[in-house]
Amino acid sequence: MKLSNGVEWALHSCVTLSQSREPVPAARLAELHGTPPAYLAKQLQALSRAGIVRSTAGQVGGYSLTRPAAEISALEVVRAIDGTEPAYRCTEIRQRGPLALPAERCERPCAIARAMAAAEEAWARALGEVTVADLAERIDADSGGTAMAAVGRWLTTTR
Amino acid sequence: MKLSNGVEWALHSCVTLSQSREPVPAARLAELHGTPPAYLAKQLQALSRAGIVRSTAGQVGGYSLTRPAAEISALEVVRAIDGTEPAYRCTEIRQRGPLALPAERCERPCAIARAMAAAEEAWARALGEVTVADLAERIDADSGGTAMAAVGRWLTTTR
DNA sequence: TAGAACTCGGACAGAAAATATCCGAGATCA
DNA sequence: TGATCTCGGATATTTTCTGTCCGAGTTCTA
Ligand code: SF4
Ligand code: SF4
Repeated sequence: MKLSNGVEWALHSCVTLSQSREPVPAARLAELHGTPPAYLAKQLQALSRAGIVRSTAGQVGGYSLTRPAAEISALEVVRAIDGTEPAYRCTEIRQRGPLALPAERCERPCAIARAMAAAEEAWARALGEVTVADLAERIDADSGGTAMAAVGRWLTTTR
Repeated sequence: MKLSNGVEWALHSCVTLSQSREPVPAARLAELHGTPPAYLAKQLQALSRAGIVRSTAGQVGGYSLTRPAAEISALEVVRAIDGTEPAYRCTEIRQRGPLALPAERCERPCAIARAMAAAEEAWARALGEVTVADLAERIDADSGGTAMAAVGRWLTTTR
């Protein structure tokens, strides 16, 4: 089980965007995070498709959040980058081999698939209860209340 | 986030092995599940390395569980196949870029990594509470109490 | 006791996915 | 009107996963 690496950058980008009301270009976010600029742009495009960020073209364009950070859950961001399909995909191997069950008795997923789905649901629930605003607040608290202000300052000053 | 496909085969194999006290060769399990024999063998080797199954060489050899099925959790099987490293791996990008934090302030993982770890812990807990014996019992109940007996019969008769 | 047959085990290619990158379409401002 | 800056999807490269193969070791048989 491996989670795409771009998820981390997307979460950081959302936290950063919550500190600026004006659009921020992808290149600026890449410089701040020290990531490949073109690849980060790809992740932001995925966020745009999911309706989490809005893109503005032109000279003063860039990306900005479409909703208040308190209304964006971490689960939404992860799903936007990594996809919505579940990690455990049933191949229905119980319908193959010498003891294959008839398709009529395979209407509901079997016990193994149910247990896996329940575990993923617990994971999704834990992630859905955390918002981007929560993350920004906690990161700020960890740094003694200076980190988020510094980010906002850097975004506006270094044009 | 994608879970290795062999996890499904490994879980099925463990459930099947719980129905037979004598060792079962990998080729037999592959025939029963309709999977590539050589690749299933690879997964069983991983289970062997993790101490979940024991391998017996020779003419009547094969794989058998090392413990009662009630003492093997689904989490152990998943970890044996998919690895133990967490799905979300922190790259510590807060230590890069123009606003890099000094390493001394990065002793504990940041809020984003903590939230991700908590979600994965919820997933692991849900999976750790299910044993292979539970899975076998539920599959048997779904089929009206005939499936596990049929598997045990097939394993012994078709030699 | 020697032989044969069957088993597992790790080393070897092929395919799929993720990573990283590029240049064109479109919009904004001077 | 023109130039400049932005996003967007189409394009290579690398890594991971999937699938396969043959040799080492063990057990049973004659
Ligand atoms: S539904 Fe259950 S029995 Fe069927 S393939 Fe999936 S895990 Fe196996
Ligand atoms: S998620 Fe947190 S710990 Fe990981 S790189 Fe970002 S700031 Fe650092």
